[in-house]
Amino acid sequence: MSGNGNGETAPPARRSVPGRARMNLEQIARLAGVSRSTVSRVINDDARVSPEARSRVQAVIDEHNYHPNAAARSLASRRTGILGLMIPRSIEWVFGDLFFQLIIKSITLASNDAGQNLMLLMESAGSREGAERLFNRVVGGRHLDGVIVVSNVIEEPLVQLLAEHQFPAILVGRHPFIDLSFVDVDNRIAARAGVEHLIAHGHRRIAMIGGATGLIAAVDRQVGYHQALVAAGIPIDPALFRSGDFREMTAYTQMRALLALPEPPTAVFCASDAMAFGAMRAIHDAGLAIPDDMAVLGFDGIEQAAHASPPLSTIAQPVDLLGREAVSMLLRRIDLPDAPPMHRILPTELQLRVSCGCQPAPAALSISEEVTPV
Amino acid sequence: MSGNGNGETAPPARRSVPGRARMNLEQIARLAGVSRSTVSRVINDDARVSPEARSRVQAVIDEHNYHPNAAARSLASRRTGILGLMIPRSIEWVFGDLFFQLIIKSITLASNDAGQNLMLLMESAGSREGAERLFNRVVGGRHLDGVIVVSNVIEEPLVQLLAEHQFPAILVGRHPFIDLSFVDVDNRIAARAGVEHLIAHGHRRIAMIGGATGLIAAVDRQVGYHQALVAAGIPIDPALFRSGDFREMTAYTQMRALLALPEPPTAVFCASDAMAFGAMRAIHDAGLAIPDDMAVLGFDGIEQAAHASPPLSTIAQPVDLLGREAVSMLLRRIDLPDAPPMHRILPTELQLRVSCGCQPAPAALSISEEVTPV
DNA sequence: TTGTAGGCGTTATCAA
DNA sequence: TTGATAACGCCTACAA
Repeated sequence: MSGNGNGETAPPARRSVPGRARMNLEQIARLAGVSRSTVSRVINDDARVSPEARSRVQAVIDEHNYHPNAAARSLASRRTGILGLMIPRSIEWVFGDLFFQLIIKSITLASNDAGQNLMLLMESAGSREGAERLFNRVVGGRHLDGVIVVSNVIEEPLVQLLAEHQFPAILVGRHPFIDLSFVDVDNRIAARAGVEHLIAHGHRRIAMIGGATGLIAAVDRQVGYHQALVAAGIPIDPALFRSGDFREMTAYTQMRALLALPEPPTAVFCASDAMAFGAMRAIHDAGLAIPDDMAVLGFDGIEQAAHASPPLSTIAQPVDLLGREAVSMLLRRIDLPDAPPMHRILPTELQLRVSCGCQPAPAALSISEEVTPV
Repeated sequence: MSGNGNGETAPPARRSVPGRARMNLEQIARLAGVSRSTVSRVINDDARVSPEARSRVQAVIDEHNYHPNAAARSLASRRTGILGLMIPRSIEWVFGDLFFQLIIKSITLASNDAGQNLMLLMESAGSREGAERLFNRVVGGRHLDGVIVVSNVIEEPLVQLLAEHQFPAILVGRHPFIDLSFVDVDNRIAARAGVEHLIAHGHRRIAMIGGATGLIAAVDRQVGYHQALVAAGIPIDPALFRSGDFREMTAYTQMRALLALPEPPTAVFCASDAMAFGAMRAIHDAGLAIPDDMAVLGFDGIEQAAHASPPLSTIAQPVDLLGREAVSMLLRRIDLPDAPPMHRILPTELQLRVSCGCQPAPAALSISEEVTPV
């Protein structure tokens, strides 16, 4: 310990600050020959500072690698600069879903860009009491300014609390009955457009491997699939729908089952790209060709889709935009806490590549237009 | 200004607090007929409070659902009560690993229990500059008290910064050359013991499906596998080692390759349970029986292993303990910042079930004993 | 055991 | 454009 060894015997157990000593506004102000207020203005990009003063202050700040103390700031400004990222407990076994990771990453990115920090909110017990404890500590203690809920599951007690207390919150993915703001894509319309594309390729026996039951997005995609078939006058064969859980391996198994059908499908729509990969493997293993023997369409538009063999056609979600929107909507809501809930639907994109039967991908079709109801 | 609405015309755009009004120490103190200090003591479980005063104060606190303001607390106490949870960016494609989720969950749980909050640290660019920006903002701004790094990858710039600045940090999983504290299991010894168990069952041709290259744990497990073979005088056949990435699907493919070998193995050791599941499917699909035609041993000890068919024998990691230890080690380090780095190795457990050839699991063998070197 | 008073590092309000 | 000067809500010697 001790640290900067010089004379003296033992510096009275003072925390040996690593790099430079920790400074505060006062000291920076003194060194720059201005008042604390001016330094504060520089830090907060306030316009009312003369160029000279600003540069002088900035120089001192840089030189000493000064960073304002977060606690003091939020105490005075009543803003923590921290957003909560809520991951429902029950989501864990859907974790294998690559899209989930992407959305979390994009939210992280967007927060970083907005200069906000993210606090992970995961309730331990899934119980109402546990949720309340966490909620009280974190929200009651004014630890954060708002919350983003990822992949909301019905019945999540924390979401209920957010709504009840009208605490600033944004859901990524719509919720059937809780009145909170959300960003989402129109899963139903997107799925329908995708299946219609398969129909346009001449397919009549189109199978679907669905997403995890209980997730709203999964239900919506299934509905879109049905609607497309019905609209095209194609009779619905229940044997052609197999439910999955967004994981690759499950889809592999389900695809094998589909292939073993007396009258197998000629095309399959998977509720996620990860599942599409599993299905493709099963098709390959069965010695069949994609798309000639079996067309495949995915959902999500993760990067790997483009590099699959053959390249996977898919319905792309605007992941980055979803994350960015979630953050900016939340920030807006924090500033205007009394505004009514906002719902924002972002457009998906049908990325046509080889697996659906389109040759080396010509263009990309935009499906659902951007709408802002409510 | 104004504030507590009385006469006046329209309360000047004052934020409509949802439930009850927000209170502070002062008000609680007044209501309880004591001083702020006493209330503070009650909040912080200070012994120097008379039972009467305590209960009186507590009653007022409960009645008004009072929660101390985090910012004010940390400003005064110089503790934020926030721990950073660092997830290396490059980890994303290992995300499919169920164990990763478990460890994150256990850390979350442990923090909750310790009354600490978790801030998610994920650097966007993977660049040194990006890392420094994040580091400066978060650590420089005194946003958190310490950091836990999950599944550390070599080359992660943030880890380097933590070490350079001697900021309180704990790695979950050892790091080859960075001098920071860590908790881990002894992957080498555990793997070796597992493979030795397979050998004890009479197997000589034992295959391994390894973990993601680049992860230290994966390398260690492979080394353990080799050592067991060598020690038993079994010649090493390179064809029997296939590298995986901790994901189920990959293991499925690799297992098929192993089965297609001119001289297939009679047992397979998988570097993760998720991969063991994939291997088991491949074995089943090939019409073979487990463990009669092929014995299988996993690693991790996730819950699903016990419910697989047949129940999967596996080397269990003490996930919950790992998380709890990480948190408590970090808390200790925060209190004693000048103590030297600590390394803690937790014991694994060989859970013997059906898949390795043991009948309905008799007992459990503890492998590596708890050691505390350095 | 209790209370008093000063301080933690910023922001924000007013004057100047 | 600048600078005093209050807050902000809590912790912590120190005194009683």
